[in-house]
Amino acid sequence: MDLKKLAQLQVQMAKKVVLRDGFSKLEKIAGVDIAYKKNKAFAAAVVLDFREMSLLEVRIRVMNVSFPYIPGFLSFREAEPMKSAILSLTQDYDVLLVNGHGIAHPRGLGIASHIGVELGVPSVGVAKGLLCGEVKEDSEKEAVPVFFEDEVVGYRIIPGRKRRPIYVSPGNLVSLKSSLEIVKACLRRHSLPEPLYEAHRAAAEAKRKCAT
DNA sequence: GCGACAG
DNA sequence: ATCTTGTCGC
Repeated sequence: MDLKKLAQLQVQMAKKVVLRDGFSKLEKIAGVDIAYKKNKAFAAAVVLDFREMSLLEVRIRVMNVSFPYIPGFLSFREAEPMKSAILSLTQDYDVLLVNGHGIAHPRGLGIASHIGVELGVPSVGVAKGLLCGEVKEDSEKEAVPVFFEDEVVGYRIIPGRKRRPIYVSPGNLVSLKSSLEIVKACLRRHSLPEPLYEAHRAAAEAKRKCAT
Protein backbone atom coordinates (compact mmCIF):
# COMPACT_ATOMS: atom_id res chain seq x y z
CA MET A 1 0.00 0.00 0.00
CA ASP A 2 1.18 3.47 -0.84
CA LEU A 3 -0.15 5.91 1.75
CA LYS A 4 1.23 8.85 -0.23
CA LYS A 5 -0.89 7.89 -3.23
CA LEU A 6 -3.94 7.16 -1.10
CA ALA A 7 -3.56 10.55 0.61
CA GLN A 8 -3.42 12.23 -2.81
CA LEU A 9 -6.55 10.32 -3.80
CA GLN A 10 -8.31 11.65 -0.71
CA VAL A 11 -7.29 15.22 -1.54
CA GLN A 12 -8.71 14.83 -5.05
CA MET A 13 -11.91 13.19 -3.85
CA ALA A 14 -12.37 15.85 -1.17
CA LYS A 15 -12.83 18.41 -3.96
CA LYS A 16 -16.04 16.58 -4.91
CA VAL A 17 -17.60 17.01 -1.47
CA VAL A 18 -20.68 19.25 -1.53
CA LEU A 19 -21.54 21.05 1.69
CA ARG A 20 -25.05 22.16 0.67
CA ASP A 21 -28.17 20.14 1.44
CA GLY A 22 -28.83 17.74 -1.40
CA PHE A 23 -32.00 16.20 0.00
CA SER A 24 -35.55 17.54 -0.39
CA LYS A 25 -37.21 15.69 2.47
CA LEU A 26 -36.16 13.70 5.50
CA GLU A 27 -38.59 10.89 6.10
CA LYS A 28 -36.22 7.96 6.31
CA ILE A 29 -32.65 7.86 7.59
CA ALA A 30 -30.02 5.12 7.22
CA GLY A 31 -27.09 4.12 9.39
CA VAL A 32 -24.05 1.87 8.83
CA ASP A 33 -21.43 0.30 11.11
CA ILE A 34 -19.07 -2.68 11.23
CA ALA A 35 -18.07 -5.32 13.79
CA TYR A 36 -15.00 -7.55 13.36
CA LYS A 37 -13.96 -11.11 14.00
CA LYS A 38 -10.30 -11.16 13.05
CA ASN A 39 -10.26 -9.99 9.42
CA LYS A 40 -13.92 -10.81 8.81
CA ALA A 41 -16.07 -7.69 8.65
CA PHE A 42 -19.77 -7.83 9.59
CA ALA A 43 -21.25 -4.69 8.05
CA ALA A 44 -24.76 -3.69 9.07
CA ALA A 45 -26.91 -1.12 7.24
CA VAL A 46 -30.25 -0.04 8.68
CA VAL A 47 -33.10 2.29 7.71
CA LEU A 48 -35.31 4.03 10.29
CA ASP A 49 -38.41 6.18 10.04
CA PHE A 50 -37.08 9.67 10.83
CA ARG A 51 -40.16 10.87 12.68
CA GLU A 52 -40.63 7.82 14.86
CA MET A 53 -37.01 6.62 14.91
CA SER A 54 -38.43 3.16 14.37
CA LEU A 55 -36.52 0.39 12.59
CA LEU A 56 -37.71 -0.34 9.06
CA GLU A 57 -34.94 -2.56 7.68
CA VAL A 58 -31.69 -4.29 8.64
CA ARG A 59 -29.18 -5.76 6.19
CA ILE A 60 -25.95 -7.60 6.97
CA ARG A 61 -22.99 -8.23 4.66
CA VAL A 62 -19.98 -10.32 5.66
CA MET A 63 -16.64 -10.03 3.88
CA ASN A 64 -12.96 -10.37 4.53
CA VAL A 65 -10.82 -7.26 4.76
CA SER A 66 -7.05 -7.08 4.34
CA PHE A 67 -6.27 -3.38 4.66
CA PRO A 68 -5.21 -2.50 8.24
CA TYR A 69 -6.65 0.24 10.39
CA ILE A 70 -4.53 3.36 9.95
CA PRO A 71 -5.80 6.65 11.43
CA GLY A 72 -6.70 8.90 8.49
CA PHE A 73 -7.14 5.96 6.10
CA LEU A 74 -10.12 4.16 7.63
CA SER A 75 -12.03 4.29 4.32
CA PHE A 76 -9.64 1.88 2.66
CA ARG A 77 -10.51 -0.73 5.27
CA GLU A 78 -14.23 -0.12 5.81
CA ALA A 79 -15.76 1.67 2.82
CA GLU A 80 -16.27 -1.44 0.67
CA PRO A 81 -18.00 -3.54 3.36
CA MET A 82 -20.13 -0.55 4.33
CA LYS A 83 -21.09 0.27 0.74
CA SER A 84 -21.97 -3.36 0.10
CA ALA A 85 -24.37 -3.41 3.07
CA ILE A 86 -25.85 -0.04 2.09
CA LEU A 87 -26.43 -1.14 -1.50
CA SER A 88 -28.21 -4.27 -0.29
CA LEU A 89 -30.96 -2.18 1.33
CA THR A 90 -34.34 -2.43 -0.39
CA GLN A 91 -35.74 0.61 1.44
CA ASP A 92 -34.73 4.01 0.14
CA TYR A 93 -33.53 6.73 2.51
CA ASP A 94 -32.86 10.47 2.46
CA VAL A 95 -29.68 10.78 4.53
CA LEU A 96 -27.04 8.26 5.61
CA LEU A 97 -25.29 8.29 9.00
CA VAL A 98 -21.82 6.73 9.07
CA ASN A 99 -19.79 5.64 12.10
CA GLY A 100 -16.66 7.75 11.52
CA HIS A 101 -15.85 11.34 10.57
CA GLY A 102 -17.05 13.31 7.56
CA ILE A 103 -15.01 16.40 6.64
CA ALA A 104 -13.45 16.53 10.12
CA HIS A 105 -10.43 14.78 8.62
CA PRO A 106 -6.79 15.81 7.92
CA ARG A 107 -7.51 15.94 4.19
CA GLY A 108 -11.22 16.67 4.40
CA LEU A 109 -12.32 13.18 3.44
CA GLY A 110 -13.33 11.01 6.38
CA ILE A 111 -15.18 7.77 5.63
CA ALA A 112 -18.60 9.44 5.70
CA SER A 113 -17.49 11.84 2.97
CA HIS A 114 -15.70 9.07 1.06
CA ILE A 115 -18.84 6.93 0.93
CA GLY A 116 -21.08 9.93 0.34
CA VAL A 117 -19.07 10.95 -2.72
CA GLU A 118 -18.80 7.44 -4.14
CA LEU A 119 -22.51 6.73 -3.75
CA GLY A 120 -23.56 10.30 -4.54
CA VAL A 121 -25.73 10.30 -1.43
CA PRO A 122 -26.28 12.81 1.42
CA SER A 123 -24.19 11.60 4.38
CA VAL A 124 -23.15 12.64 7.89
CA GLY A 125 -20.26 11.34 9.96
CA VAL A 126 -20.55 10.60 13.69
CA ALA A 127 -17.46 9.58 15.69
CA LYS A 128 -16.74 8.93 19.36
CA GLY A 129 -13.38 10.72 19.25
CA LEU A 130 -11.57 13.44 17.31
CA LEU A 131 -9.08 12.55 14.57
CA CYS A 132 -8.00 16.17 14.12
CA GLY A 133 -9.22 19.59 15.13
CA GLU A 134 -10.18 20.97 18.51
CA VAL A 135 -13.03 22.40 20.53
CA LYS A 136 -12.15 25.97 21.47
CA GLU A 137 -14.59 26.10 24.33
CA ASP A 138 -14.82 24.20 27.55
CA SER A 139 -18.46 24.74 28.33
CA GLU A 140 -20.88 21.96 29.05
CA LYS A 141 -23.11 23.34 26.33
CA GLU A 142 -24.81 20.58 24.42
CA ALA A 143 -23.14 21.45 21.11
CA VAL A 144 -19.92 23.37 20.38
CA PRO A 145 -18.00 23.75 17.09
CA VAL A 146 -14.87 21.77 16.21
CA PHE A 147 -12.14 23.82 14.49
CA PHE A 148 -9.43 22.55 12.18
CA GLU A 149 -7.08 24.97 10.45
CA ASP A 150 -9.26 27.92 11.48
CA GLU A 151 -12.37 26.42 9.95
CA VAL A 152 -15.44 24.93 11.60
CA VAL A 153 -15.54 21.34 10.36
CA GLY A 154 -18.12 19.89 12.71
CA TYR A 155 -19.49 19.83 16.24
CA ARG A 156 -19.06 18.05 19.54
CA ILE A 157 -22.38 17.06 21.02
CA ILE A 158 -22.92 15.89 24.58
CA PRO A 159 -26.19 13.89 24.28
CA GLY A 160 -27.27 14.72 27.80
CA ARG A 161 -26.16 14.22 31.37
CA LYS A 162 -23.92 11.20 32.00
CA ARG A 163 -23.57 10.48 28.30
CA ARG A 164 -20.47 10.18 26.14
CA PRO A 165 -19.64 13.05 23.74
CA ILE A 166 -19.88 12.43 19.99
CA TYR A 167 -18.40 14.36 17.09
CA VAL A 168 -20.53 15.23 14.09
CA SER A 169 -19.41 16.50 10.67
CA PRO A 170 -20.96 16.65 7.19
CA GLY A 171 -20.13 13.77 4.89
CA ASN A 172 -21.46 14.92 1.52
CA LEU A 173 -24.51 16.81 0.25
CA VAL A 174 -25.33 18.03 3.78
CA SER A 175 -24.55 21.46 5.25
CA LEU A 176 -22.66 21.98 8.50
CA LYS A 177 -25.82 23.26 10.16
CA SER A 178 -27.98 20.41 8.89
CA SER A 179 -25.48 17.75 9.98
CA LEU A 180 -25.85 19.00 13.55
CA GLU A 181 -29.62 19.27 13.46
CA ILE A 182 -30.10 15.87 11.85
CA VAL A 183 -27.98 14.06 14.42
CA LYS A 184 -29.59 15.91 17.33
CA ALA A 185 -32.99 14.86 16.04
CA CYS A 186 -31.86 11.23 16.09
CA LEU A 187 -30.76 11.25 19.74
CA ARG A 188 -33.02 9.25 22.04
CA ARG A 189 -31.89 6.92 24.78
CA HIS A 190 -28.24 6.37 23.86
CA SER A 191 -25.08 8.38 23.28
CA LEU A 192 -25.18 7.42 19.61
CA PRO A 193 -27.98 8.57 17.33
CA GLU A 194 -30.55 5.74 16.89
CA PRO A 195 -29.55 4.76 13.31
CA LEU A 196 -25.96 4.12 14.42
CA TYR A 197 -26.98 2.48 17.67
CA GLU A 198 -29.15 0.04 15.71
CA ALA A 199 -26.46 -0.57 13.07
CA HIS A 200 -23.88 -1.18 15.80
CA ARG A 201 -26.18 -3.59 17.59
CA ALA A 202 -27.05 -5.46 14.40
CA ALA A 203 -23.39 -5.81 13.38
CA ALA A 204 -22.44 -7.11 16.83
CA GLU A 205 -25.32 -9.58 16.79
CA ALA A 206 -24.35 -10.87 13.34
CA LYS A 207 -20.79 -11.43 14.55
CA ARG A 208 -22.01 -13.21 17.67
CA LYS A 209 -24.33 -15.53 15.76
CA CYS A 210 -21.64 -16.40 13.22
CA ALA A 211 -20.58 -20.06 13.33
CA THR A 212 -16.93 -19.65 12.47
C1' DG B 1 12.41 13.62 17.71
C1' DC B 2 7.78 13.54 20.40
C1' DG B 3 3.01 13.08 20.81
C1' DA B 4 -1.65 12.34 18.57
C1' DC B 5 -4.24 9.09 16.38
C1' DA B 6 -12.00 7.73 13.48
C1' DG B 7 -12.66 2.02 13.73
C1' DA C 1 -12.29 -2.47 16.62
C1' DT C 2 -11.10 -6.52 20.03
C1' DC C 3 -9.47 -9.05 24.42
C1' DT C 4 -12.90 -9.68 29.10
C1' DT C 5 -16.34 -10.44 35.01
C1' DG C 6 -18.32 -8.30 37.78
C1' DT C 7 -20.15 -4.22 39.14
C1' DC C 8 -21.98 0.64 39.79
C1' DG C 9 -25.80 3.49 38.20
C1' DC C 10 -30.13 5.14 35.82
